[in-house]
Amino acid sequence: MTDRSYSISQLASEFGITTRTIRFYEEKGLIHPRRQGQQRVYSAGDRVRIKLILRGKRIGMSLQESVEVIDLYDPAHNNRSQLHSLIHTVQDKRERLLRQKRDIEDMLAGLDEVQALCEQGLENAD
Amino acid sequence: MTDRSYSISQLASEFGITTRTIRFYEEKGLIHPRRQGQQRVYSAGDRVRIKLILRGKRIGMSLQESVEVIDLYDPAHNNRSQLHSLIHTVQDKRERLLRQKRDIEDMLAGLDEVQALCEQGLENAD
DNA sequence: CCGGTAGTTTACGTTAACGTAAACGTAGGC
DNA sequence: GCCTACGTTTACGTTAACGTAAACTACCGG
Repeated sequence: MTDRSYSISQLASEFGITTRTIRFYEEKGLIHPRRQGQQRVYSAGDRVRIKLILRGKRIGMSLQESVEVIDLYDPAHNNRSQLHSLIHTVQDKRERLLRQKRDIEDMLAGLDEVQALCEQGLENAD
Repeated sequence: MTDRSYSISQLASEFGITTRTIRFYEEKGLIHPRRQGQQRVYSAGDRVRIKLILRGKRIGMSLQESVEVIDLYDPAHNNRSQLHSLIHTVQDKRERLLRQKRDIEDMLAGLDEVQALCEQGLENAD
């Protein structure tokens, strides 16, 4: 189904990043595209990984952190001994995210105030 | 009222950062503590600025971005000609924040799934 | 007087996340 | 056959946000 493949520049332009960035992610072991000759060929899975990495970046995560989160989905960690520590990791991530969410909501509330002051300022200046 | 003052190490330990970091913020023009002799003395206002800078950092803003947001509250920008562009800036920040919020909520939903899988995995392993 | 604690300045070092340039291969179009 | 577009590797450069070390000042208790 989702067995489409992409070139490096397709993905770059889709996500608004450079090819250098994509190669850099590979260099750091974040993605592993296959090759046709010497050219990189990206799968739908590769594409999603990049998308998730960029989502992580938007909320201030480092590349490593993003990958850490992405790899939580990876069923490789599903050996019994690690399940508890995985749950702990998830809980930790969740708490950080919840604080971030509060921080954002606080900041949004602040912006509301600023905007109200602005509009008020524009009004009594007729 | 809130005319308390703080030493650099007080603030550092309160916020869990180093004195170097606080001096660095000053070096970058983010805060302007007054001096008693050669020692820095921080006001309640200085303290709040640092707090807000750190909030910005938590949600992935650069120091400059944080200060930009903080300075929106500064009534210095309240000259008529700038009010419209200020509203535009606020709107832009708001949109970014809302997307970040969605990103976070998506990621939280992902964590929920992972956790469910974990607990399920622990169950049928009795 | 001496040691310890907190503060200061100056300056070089470090890490992450790419940017940028050089130098080259390859396939398609005219 | 040559240009152009797209791809490749290698390597040095850059910016942000501090860390770290050196070398110094000021005060306080014993």
